[in-house]
Amino acid sequence: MNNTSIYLSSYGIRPSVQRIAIMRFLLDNHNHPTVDDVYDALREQIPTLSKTTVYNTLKLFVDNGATLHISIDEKNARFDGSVEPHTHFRCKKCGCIIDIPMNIEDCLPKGLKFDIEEFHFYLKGLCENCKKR
Amino acid sequence: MNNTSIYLSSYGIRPSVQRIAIMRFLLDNHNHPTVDDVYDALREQIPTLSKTTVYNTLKLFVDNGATLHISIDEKNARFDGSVEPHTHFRCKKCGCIIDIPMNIEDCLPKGLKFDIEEFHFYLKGLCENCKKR
DNA sequence: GTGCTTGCAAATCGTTTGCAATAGC
DNA sequence: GCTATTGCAAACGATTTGCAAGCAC
Repeated sequence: MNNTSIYLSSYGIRPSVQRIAIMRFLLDNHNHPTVDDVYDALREQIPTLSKTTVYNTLKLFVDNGATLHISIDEKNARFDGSVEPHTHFRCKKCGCIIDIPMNIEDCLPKGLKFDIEEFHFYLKGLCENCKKR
Repeated sequence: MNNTSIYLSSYGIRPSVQRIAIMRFLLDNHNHPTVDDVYDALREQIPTLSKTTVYNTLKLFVDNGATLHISIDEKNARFDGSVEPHTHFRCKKCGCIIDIPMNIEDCLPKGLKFDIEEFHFYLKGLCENCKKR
């Protein structure tokens, strides 16, 4: 029983070789990978891995609150192992995605009549490098 | 030259029968329609309308800043004729989408090193009706 | 051996592309 | 007549589904 197994279990997710590898990848790489990014990165380690499993596993993680599904990139779904609410910035030129710490709760209008369960805050523009050019 | 033509022209978009109809539909229906919603609603009015034209036209509107592309619904792209920055709430049960006025500029952390050009703020949870049940 | 998990292949479906027909100045 | 716009049909590509094989307790 390793750390990642315990981590998965704490979200009610049964560990398996594939699930542990995918979660470890998410926790080690905070670069908001796509399904293909995860698949390509783990194929070497787990040659039999199928893309279906990556899809299923990421969906399982999201449904259990262990992973965030990020839709800042209209082309592909992206995933984030940090589940603390934070904001994402995406450069319209180079496509880089940067985390921005932000106290989202403070921003919300008071007295909303809804139960808010998820926040997805996205900013788009030019990153520091791209804006110089 | 009607109002909608003038409105389109103010965004540098040449008016056409299809473009006017689509923009009028967006301005009259603030319910965040999908491509299919727009297509289905206008087919009666313009029987020869093609879905490709709806796609092309909405893309043209978005590229020219006349329409917002909303990605709160991971299944389909949605569009909003109100281009003032505001927040969207989506009910996870009934799927309704509600506009929330919000001063987004005030929320941003100060001293960001990026040029921010777009804001997309999404909230998800249960709407007033659904949370009662 | 029973139920959960995986992975292949095929299907699905939103969206884009190529290109010929059409409309507007 | 020339250029921009439209619309059909086909292509594309991300994601989902069906189902049989594999794995774990």
